[in-house]
Amino acid sequence: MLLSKACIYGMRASLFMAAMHKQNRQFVPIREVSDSLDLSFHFLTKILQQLTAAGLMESYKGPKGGIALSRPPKEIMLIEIVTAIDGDALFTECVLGLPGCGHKKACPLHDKWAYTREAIQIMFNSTSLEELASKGKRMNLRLSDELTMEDLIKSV
Amino acid sequence: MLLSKACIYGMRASLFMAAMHKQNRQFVPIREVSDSLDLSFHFLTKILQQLTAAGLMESYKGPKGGIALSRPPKEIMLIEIVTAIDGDALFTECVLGLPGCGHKKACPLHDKWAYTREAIQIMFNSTSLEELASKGKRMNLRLSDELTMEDLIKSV
DNA sequence: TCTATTTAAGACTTATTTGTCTTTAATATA
DNA sequence: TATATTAAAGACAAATAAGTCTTAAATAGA
Repeated sequence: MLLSKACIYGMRASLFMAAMHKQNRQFVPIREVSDSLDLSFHFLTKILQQLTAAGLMESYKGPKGGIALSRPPKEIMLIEIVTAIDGDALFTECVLGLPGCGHKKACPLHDKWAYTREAIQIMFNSTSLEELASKGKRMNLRLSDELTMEDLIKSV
Repeated sequence: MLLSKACIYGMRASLFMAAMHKQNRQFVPIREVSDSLDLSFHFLTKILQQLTAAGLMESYKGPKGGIALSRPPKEIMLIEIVTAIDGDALFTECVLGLPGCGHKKACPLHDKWAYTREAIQIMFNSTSLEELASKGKRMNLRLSDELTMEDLIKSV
């Protein structure tokens, strides 16, 4: 699996927040996010804490509280979410798991993998939350098993 | 992590066997492989059973027994080892983990991911054990934390 | 036939990831 | 000030991955 479940859920939640942007709301309660995306509330809470710790989200306690993206969705790249939760091992480590594998001390697959993992990195590095949120709205794409982004925004 | 530990160890063992090819030996004992690569013998045994079940290796019990590649290294592609151990989820599943994500019922990242995962698939699909084994010997590359392919072949 | 060597099979343990639940702290509003 | 609502923190449980150990079955060679 490329990304951990925690990372996948964090990405979905971030995309949900990006889609909710411009809805004239400061903070969205985590419960609303977890219900909308059909994720465990407590598990999602822990994941979102990682994103707030990384400075990608802000949280506020109490009534009218919740979470919010700390920057406009256009300025948040997917790779920030990936590294905040899964770290950068995917983009730095040897595909055969050998410690210190690199140009000088390589495994036989190093060159090909270095090229491929850069393609993965570029995918996450060049894609913003805004890009996916607007594409998702425009093309009516999914963010959960059943519901599209428009469905989700309407339902809250 | 792209590949499971089991898959990584299975790949290293397969590359070791490819490097040992043409050494005038039918079967190489698993103990020799695990000692050479500094892997757990019992764990590696279970992994190799998956490769023999998949028809990639053959095994023989008793004295002079061990394992052997069932085809010449030139005819075994890395993807066969990956799919035998980790399955094909990496090449078929949604990066956001949504069931049934595809062209018709897509997530916002589907198009980019479909392209990137194909690059990963091509990497494994177009690389044979022979290619890596000969490259490893030629360039003195590593197959364990400390030892290169030549080291390993000489030491047995 | 007996013994040593080797893989096969599977029970078992440990570590990590995933998920649940309870309590605490902050805060808006009545 | 009292209450309801919300995130934070952390204990706990379940599921999965990773790794260990023992016994059984096959086989070569003495």
